Amino acid sequence: MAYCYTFPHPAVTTDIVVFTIIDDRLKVLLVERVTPPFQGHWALPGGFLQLHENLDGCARRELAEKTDLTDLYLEQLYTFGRIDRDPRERVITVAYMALVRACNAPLRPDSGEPRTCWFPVKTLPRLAFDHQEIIQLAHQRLLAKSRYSTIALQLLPAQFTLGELQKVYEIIQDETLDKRNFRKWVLSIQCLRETGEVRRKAGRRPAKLYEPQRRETVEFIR
Amino acid sequence: MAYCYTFPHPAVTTDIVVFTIIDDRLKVLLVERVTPPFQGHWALPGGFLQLHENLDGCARRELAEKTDLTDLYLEQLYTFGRIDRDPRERVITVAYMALVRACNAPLRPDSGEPRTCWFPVKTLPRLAFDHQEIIQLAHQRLLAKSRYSTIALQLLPAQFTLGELQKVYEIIQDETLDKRNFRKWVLSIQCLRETGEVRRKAGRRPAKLYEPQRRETVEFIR
DNA sequence: GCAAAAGTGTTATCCCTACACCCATGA
DNA sequence: TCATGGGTGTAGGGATAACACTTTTGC
Repeated sequence: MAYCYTFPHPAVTTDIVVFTIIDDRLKVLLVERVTPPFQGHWALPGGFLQLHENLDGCARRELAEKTDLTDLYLEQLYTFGRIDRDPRERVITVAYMALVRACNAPLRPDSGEPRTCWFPVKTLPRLAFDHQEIIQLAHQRLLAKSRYSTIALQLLPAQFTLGELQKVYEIIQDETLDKRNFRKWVLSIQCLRETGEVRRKAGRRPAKLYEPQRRETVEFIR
Repeated sequence: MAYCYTFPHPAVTTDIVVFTIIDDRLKVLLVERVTPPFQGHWALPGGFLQLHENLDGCARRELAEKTDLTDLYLEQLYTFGRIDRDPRERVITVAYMALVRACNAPLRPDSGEPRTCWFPVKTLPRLAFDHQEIIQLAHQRLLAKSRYSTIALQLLPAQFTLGELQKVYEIIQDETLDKRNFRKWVLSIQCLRETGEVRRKAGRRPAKLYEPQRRETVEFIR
């Protein structure tokens, strides 16, 4: 009990909702809890803030440690602080949303502890703490931002076809989109550039490859 | 030093950006600091989280204690946690935005300590901590939400004229609006109801009074 | 030649914007 | 009667939504 204060302090954690698209479905990364509370339940990756790191630094460190994910888009989501959300002590968690390109989403070898797994957003297991609520909010935010920002590009590799991009939007928004209107819209917002290359696939007409104008930034549109 | 932990804990505070409209200007409530650090500087109202209260409960308690404001609209804004944002110790602050109707915005009597004052958003004094940055973000959020929600109604009393409502939008958005287009828009979004009453003013045609359909809730539109 | 996705335009509708005059009142 | 804000409609332009066929390829 080496850390003492003149008034009570809560613990602070970050938890991260990492989305990716695998098998044409939106998935969330979960980690199996190996210690109480909620031992054996699935939970969001995350952990306690260290006093020498910033909040987003904590989120990135926890992801690197627990899931080996290092290069992803991260944004703060909301801070959850219900009094009884953790039975051990008062814990405030700053929740983040992250997006990772499917190709960069390898999972830790099965032997590794703790176990990690991608779950479809639509069929989540029973979750630890209030993590169900956090994921729901992140899902809403992703849906909303896909309509007025270039956030969806963070789910695709450096180069992609318009068909692949449309598929990402259809998965996020859970509805089919008109091909001609989608292409008109996405090309009109000045966020893409033709690479000059094509992707060839057996039995199909080759598709032009595109890349983001500014890969690292998520921009608001309209 | 009665509160001890096995690993270091940051302190957690809430800070609240309270907006109101006075003299046709958007104003923010500030409190003068009477103790170090930043003694004598102006700061946002706020303070340390107690372990038996929720985050928004903390915000409401601090407002009631420091400013006597009790009935207002409150929403979480963002969580700020830069390592060196407070020289005393590591402090994470969960920032809130609040809106109060001008008629409900009395100030604590001058004799009271600490001093509080409404400052125009456009001419803020030098602020303590990172409160300048917090206010800037809150201001952006208010502007954005005025365009796609009914948040602006929280700045008006129970009944108001369309002219008064338009004025609120013009102050928030810092631009003049077309009267006919504004009225068409605001009546089309189904958030207002005629009260049947009018407001009479000397030398003017009486204006119909309106009230929100659902006073307590902020709704998304479009 | 066939399956499978790539690629491409036009039309109708809705929404937003711009814009100017009369009305009701109290002094 | 005058000053002051209250109240009202229309027309044009731009964005959105609906909709179907041809192209290119590998097998």
